[in-house]
Formats: sequence, C-alpha cells, structure tokens
Amino acid sequence: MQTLGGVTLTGHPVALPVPHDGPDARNKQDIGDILHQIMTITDQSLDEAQAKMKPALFSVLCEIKEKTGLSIRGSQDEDPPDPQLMRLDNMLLAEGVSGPEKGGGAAAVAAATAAVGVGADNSIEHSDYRAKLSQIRQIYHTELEKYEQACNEFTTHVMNLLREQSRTRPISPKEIERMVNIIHRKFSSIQMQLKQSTCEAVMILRSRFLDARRKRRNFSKQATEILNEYFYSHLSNPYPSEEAKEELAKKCAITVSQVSNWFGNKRIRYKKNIGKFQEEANLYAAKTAVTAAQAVAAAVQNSQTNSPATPSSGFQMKDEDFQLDAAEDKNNLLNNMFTGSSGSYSLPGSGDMFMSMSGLNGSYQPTQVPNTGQTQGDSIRHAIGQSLGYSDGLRGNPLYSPHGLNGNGGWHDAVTPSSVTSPIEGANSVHSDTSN
DNA sequence: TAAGATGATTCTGG
DNA sequence: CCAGAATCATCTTA
Repeated sequence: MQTLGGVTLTGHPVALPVPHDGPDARNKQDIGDILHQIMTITDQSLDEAQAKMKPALFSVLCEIKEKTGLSIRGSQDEDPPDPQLMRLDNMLLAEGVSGPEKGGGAAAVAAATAAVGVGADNSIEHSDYRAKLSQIRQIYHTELEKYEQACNEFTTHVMNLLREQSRTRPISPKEIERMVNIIHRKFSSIQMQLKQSTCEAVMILRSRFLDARRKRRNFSKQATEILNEYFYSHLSNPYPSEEAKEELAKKCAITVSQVSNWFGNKRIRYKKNIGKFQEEANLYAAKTAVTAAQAVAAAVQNSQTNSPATPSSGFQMKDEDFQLDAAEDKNNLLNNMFTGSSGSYSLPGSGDMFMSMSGLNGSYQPTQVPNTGQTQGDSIRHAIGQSLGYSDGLRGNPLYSPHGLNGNGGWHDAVTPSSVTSPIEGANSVHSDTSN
C-alpha cells in the first residue's frame, strides 16, 4: 500500500517512521528520506492514483450535477404529445402531403369536390390542384429530410463533442442522452414550423381551388334541357328520387347535389312565378310528348306483335315509370292523342303534361274538361289515365291540380290563384281544380 | 353596364 | 335531414 504524506490513497492514516538516532543529523536524514519517499511515491504512482481517483470523483461530480440538472430541467424531460403537432400531422395526412405517395390527396380532392359540387369538365382543375399539392408535398419532404439530416448531423457532432469533453469534465451518458433529446426537441419545433407553413400552403391552395369552384358556370344547354324535361314531366311531384337524381346527374354531367340544387331552385322559382314559366312548360310538355308518343307507338307495335295484354306487363320508358295496362288503351291513346276538338293538343309525355299544357291556349281544362268535347277529352284522359300508371294519382283523381300545387302544404300549397299571373293560364283552372 | 337569369349557399322550420 | 325561402355571387343578355 502506497502512502502519501501519512495518508493512504484510500484515506486511512498510517504511522510515520519515527527517527531515534541523533537529534539533528537524524532529523535531517529523516526529512530527506521522507521527501525522497514522497517524490518517489508521487513520480511513480501519480498516474495510478489519478486513474483510481478519477472515476470516483467523476461519479460524485456527475451525481451532483445530475441532481442539480434534474432540479433545473427535470420537468422538461417528459414529452407529452403536442396536440397542435398532432393536428398538423393529421391534416397533412388527410391532405395527402404526408403519408403514402400514390393517390395521396385524392381523398382531399374528392372531398373538396364533393363539398362544392363540380361538373365533369373540371379534370383540368383537378390535375392542377393535384400538381400544386404534389409540389407542396415535394417541398415538404425535401425540407423534412434536410431537417432530419441536419438534426442527425448535429446530434452526432454534439455527442462526439460531449464524449470528448467527458474526459475533462463530468458528463454522464445520461446527460448526453438528455442533450440529444434537447436537440431533437429544438429540431422538432423547427419541423413543426415546417408543418405549419405546409398546412398553410395547402389551405391556401385549397381555398383557391374551392374559390375557383365557387365561380359558377351555367350548366350546358343540354343539361338544362334534360333537367327541364324531367321537371315539367313531373310537375305534380317534381322531387326526383335519389336514383332519378343520379341518373339525371349522369346524363347532365353534373353532380347529384347540383341536381338537387337545380330542382330546389326550379321548384321555388317556378312556384313564385308560374306565369313566367308557362311558355317553357308548354315547350317541354310538347317536347316530352313527342318522345312519349314515339315510345308509346313503339310499345303499341311491340304489344301488337307480342300481345301480352297483361295488366302488370308495364314497360319502362326513359326514367319514367310508364305502364300500359291494356292494348286497348294504347290504341285509344294513339287515336286520341292528337285530336283535341278545341284545337289544342294533349300529349301524354306523362301525367303532368296536362298541367303544363293548361295554359297553352286557355281551352284546356285538365280535369274537368268542360269546353272540350266530352268524348274527346274524356277519351284522351281515359286513355292516358288508363294507360299510364302515375304515382302522383292523376288517374281519375278529381282533386288533381294542374300545377301540382294546392293549399295543403309542400309542393301543393304555396301557389294561390292570385299568384298565378299568367293571363293565358286562367286562374280558375287552378282554382277550380284545387277547390274541387 | 344594368337587369335579369341562374347556380350555390345559408338559414329556418318541420 | 330535407325542403323552402332568402340571399349571394356570377354569368348572360340587351
């Protein structure tokens, strides 16, 4: 066991050699010996001593540092998931900026599209949106990668530095780890900024995209025609079913919600000013009638060759549920279709045709038909009523309203005779029908 | 360029 | 949630 000044390296005191020869010479020699001894001890074992002391000192200092360090920033070590960061992440994922590469953002485009409702001619805008989105995505990923790389580089650098410094000052691995965490936190806050600005960019892009959609475009003439045809041929109940809407949407190359919008607007505007729409109604009534007549003729031909003549053997025409009950009625229908004694024509595009035809020349009375010949009017009505199975209760219904509008609410309520402004329409036709 | 038309949105009531 | 009503914003037309 080496000693140093009477103290062992482990700190236990030892007895120094006591000189007992001569008082002076002995003392001198003793001191010299001791000094020599000390010198020898120091020279020989300083390194060894250091090697033994240092870890002890190191751990003590680290412990002390640890304690103070923990008290200072112990609370920061917990890393609760930042709600804002989570929101940003979710949004980026939803927008297709982060997440899988292919198809990313398609959902967002679809959502944006559905929210506004767009026609088929917007694929260019779609691709534009997608291109811009992928641009944002690319920038985002490049930046993210850059940040991550920088973060890693810096972390390694700091770690190396700390390891290096740990030779000369008390730095525990735990502290290095903590330092790494701090660096990561700093970088993640930068990342958050990146995510935030990316989100902003996406929002801006999206709002521009949506604004572009807001710029309404009139439907094509063809689409309006199809919609009007449907509307006027279902005037008593212009509420297309979901299937009908889908069909119309398909035909018109618009969305179902646009069809709904259109019908909503149309119902309101028609109801507000029937007179204004009368001409249009007549036009479409006639138009539909022609197609209907053609279809009926075709059906007659068909029925004559096949002659099923069963009441339930209906046939489908376009979107409407036309049903012919008997071959006899089909013939009646054909015979009477274009033979109104008043000179007006009554064509069975559908049951609602009567409503729009009512204002054609003022002579047509949809249900009562007082001034047309009883035979003619009745036969027409009979033929059509018998031939066409309408769900709106046209057939033989004395309460049938020419505009499908009565005083009971819904489509049948809002129009009072006074609101019928058309001079040719004849307010009493409405009135008489509804009051009957 | 004003007026009207029209598609979309928002609010409200059932 | 849906339809009606009011309203907005844009497009079309004279």
